Amino acid sequence: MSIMISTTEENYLKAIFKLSEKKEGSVNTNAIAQELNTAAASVTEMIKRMAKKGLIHYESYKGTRLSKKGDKIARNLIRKHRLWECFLYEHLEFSWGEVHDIAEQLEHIKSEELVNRLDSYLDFPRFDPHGDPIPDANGNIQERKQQPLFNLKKGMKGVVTGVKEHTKPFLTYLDQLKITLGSEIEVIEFNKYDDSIKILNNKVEQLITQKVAKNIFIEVINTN
Amino acid sequence: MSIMISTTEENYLKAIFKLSEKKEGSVNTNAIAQELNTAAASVTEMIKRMAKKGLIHYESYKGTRLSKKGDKIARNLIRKHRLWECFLYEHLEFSWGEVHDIAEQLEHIKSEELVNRLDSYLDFPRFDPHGDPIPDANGNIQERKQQPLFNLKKGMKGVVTGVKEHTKPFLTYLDQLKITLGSEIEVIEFNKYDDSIKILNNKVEQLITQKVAKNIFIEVINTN
DNA sequence: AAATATTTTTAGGTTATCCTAAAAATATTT
DNA sequence: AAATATTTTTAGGATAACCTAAAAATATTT
Ligand SMILES: [Mn+2]
Ligand SMILES: [Mn+2]
Ligand SMILES: [Mn+2]
Ligand SMILES: [Mn+2]
Repeated sequence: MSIMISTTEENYLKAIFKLSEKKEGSVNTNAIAQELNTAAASVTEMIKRMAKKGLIHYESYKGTRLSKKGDKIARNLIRKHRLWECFLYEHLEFSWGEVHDIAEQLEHIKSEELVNRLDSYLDFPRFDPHGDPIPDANGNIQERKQQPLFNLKKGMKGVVTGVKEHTKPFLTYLDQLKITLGSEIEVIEFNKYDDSIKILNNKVEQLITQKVAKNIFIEVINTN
Repeated sequence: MSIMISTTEENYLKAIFKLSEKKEGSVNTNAIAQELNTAAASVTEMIKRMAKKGLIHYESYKGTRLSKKGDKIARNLIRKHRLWECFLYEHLEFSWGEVHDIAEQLEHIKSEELVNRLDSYLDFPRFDPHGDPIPDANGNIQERKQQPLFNLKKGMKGVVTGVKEHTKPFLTYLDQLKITLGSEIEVIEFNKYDDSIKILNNKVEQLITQKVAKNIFIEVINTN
């Protein structure tokens, strides 16, 4: 059989992929350690072994990059993760705050056939319950032209297309605010005193904090 | 959190449960080793650790029994396994020969909520695609009054309710023979010469070998 | 450029799980 | 009951992942 990849290795690949998205070039050992909640020494050891296996490129003191092979696996993991999130959300009626932790386990199930049938069963969704794009079977990820709500100017309008933070407390809080994917938001006013923002959420006036505004992604509607 | 149980430990629990079903009393170290394809020495070591954790009862040279706790976990694993098989079979259109290996992975996903929602989503199925009963949330398993086709006498009739062997080759072969759960079988004749059996499968005459007849479970229809 | 701080690696250990070979206990034959 | 066979355990190792503390390399300040 093809080289076996452990769940741990898969988590390293995902972490490196995620960190590579943010910063060009190679990924620091410490960054991986932080992302995975492990000691830096453990990361050094692990990435050496993974480099030997051809999953990553690694040079002492210089950092780590995914190899072609590692990149492909990482994208497939993200694909599986997000497809499972769709399944949990749409068919098992979990909330968007609950799906991530379970998908974190499900993404490691190994069966090419399973992912593709799941994809087809879900009718080839393009975005997961958090608005994140689902890589296709070739690993292509379609990027969106969204930006944090916080970046809008007074008077601008848009639709909620995603969230930056994926934690349960944040998502539950958005539920309380009735802010969901698809919500139509208009920025009424930035309050200089406490940095809060007055918005219109589906025609209803609301106040949100800066912290929240930075974690909501908006696709701006051209208002000509 | 409650004591963490590894996938390996879960597989030991399932193996011990399965072996306990066949033979009363305690389970031999060698039997577990065979069931799990590991060396007997590894089993000895593992079960000592599991006994310390309260998952099993173990006495040197005497054998192993599941504890209350271990038994509960084993039943829940079987419940999960069979529910996932239903999902794969009914919703993702896998064949009954394909579902087992994937369910073998899925059964280790940890989320009480997930199993119960899956159960409800599948509309509380009582049997899996192989005709095996699905334990309820309390671990109760409903037994069936079925017997191997091989045990029927000439002229007896029944319905296929299960299979003893779960391998892909066997199940694919049954597909070829058009023998499925629910097939109506009548025994026409036992051929003494080669031990083959002539049957009527949904009104069609067929010949099956002893090996096949021993691996098909039938619920006999009273023909008064 | 030297001194200081930060990052990364190395050294030395641990735990879970597995293995083979040898020893000990138990079961079966004679 | 002795001899033989089988089963189970112990002894001694291996590997994958982790960890802490110390050493080495690299980056940032002075
Ligand atoms: Mn997620
Ligand atoms: Mn997501
Ligand atoms: Mn199965
Ligand atoms: Mn089954």
